[in-house]
Amino acid sequence: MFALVDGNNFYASCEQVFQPQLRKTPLVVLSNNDGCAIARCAQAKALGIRMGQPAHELKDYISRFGLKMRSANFTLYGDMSDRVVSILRTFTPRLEVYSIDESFLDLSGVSNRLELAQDIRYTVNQWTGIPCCVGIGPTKTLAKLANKWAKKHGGVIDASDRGLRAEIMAQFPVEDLWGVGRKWAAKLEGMGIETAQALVEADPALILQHFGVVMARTQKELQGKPCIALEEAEPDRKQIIVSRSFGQRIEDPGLVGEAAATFATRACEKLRQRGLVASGVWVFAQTDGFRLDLPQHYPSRAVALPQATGDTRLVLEAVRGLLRGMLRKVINCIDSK
DNA sequence: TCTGGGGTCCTAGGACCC
DNA sequence: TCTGGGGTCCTAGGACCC
Repeated sequence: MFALVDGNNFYASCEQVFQPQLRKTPLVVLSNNDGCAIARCAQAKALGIRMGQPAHELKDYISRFGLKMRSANFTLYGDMSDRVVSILRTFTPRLEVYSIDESFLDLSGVSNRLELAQDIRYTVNQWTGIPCCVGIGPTKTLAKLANKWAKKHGGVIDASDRGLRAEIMAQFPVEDLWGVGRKWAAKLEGMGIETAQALVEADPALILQHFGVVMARTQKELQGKPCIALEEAEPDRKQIIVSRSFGQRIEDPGLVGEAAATFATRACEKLRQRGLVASGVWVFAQTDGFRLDLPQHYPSRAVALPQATGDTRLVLEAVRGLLRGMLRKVINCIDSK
């Protein structure tokens, strides 16, 4: 049995904890470069502000609705996340930190689950100021479903109760399921499968054939058969990426090189922090995909290092080598147009 | 008409997650 | 003028090997 504890509007809630004047107004947290909204408080959501909506489209909301915008402070959110997790650990040591604002708890053997969930919710909020919701289910996918439902239905849902679960699943859109994104939701709906309940009842062979093993697993999990285990230890990263969009259009390849060197340096820091070494280096660049009127380029190059390393100098050397071939090609391509 | 049959590795692309 | 930054896994196809 699993519980999923999820901080509500996590980044926005973190800002509100430290800036009480933000608690009564619509608030969005912006991405790097202040480009777009990556978190919205409840009031901002109620205004119809979308996840990922460009900041420049929100200017109007400032004067019309008193919208506040804040640049993201990921260090702060990381610290708050650690505090929440340490509180959760006082309830059970069997815990998986799934993301910065979500943890799965193993509730096997717990009989008074609903009571425990209420207690967790109350304690996290009292000690950190972060509001959260708790969903309970016999599989991780069902705990996710319960958690999503809890957000609009009282903050805590125990979907291990079969009656309640059936009631929720009959109304639960497939597009809101964990493991079903936009593309697959559209395809499922095209096949007449619109709710979690409909997916549970669909022919497993058909699901496997049209969507593959991942969706087949989701279907089983929805049936209450666990396929995804709790991962208490965080696995080592297989790749570490540092990338940024440029705030404005740039034409000087030298700037791309400088940026790549900065990102590679940062990536090596992250690598060493985790006690890892890199066996290869990958560099990519992209032209502005929003400029539909211009030709697009997505050059990338990868190279295996002769010996795995965390040494910034060696990685930088590799990056420079990759960039030489990569950018020359793009520049020639642009020049020939 | 019929073209061997596997295995492994690599890459690219597509789907998903937060 | 202005549109994020990370990650994972799966699949298909080609190269290469025996």
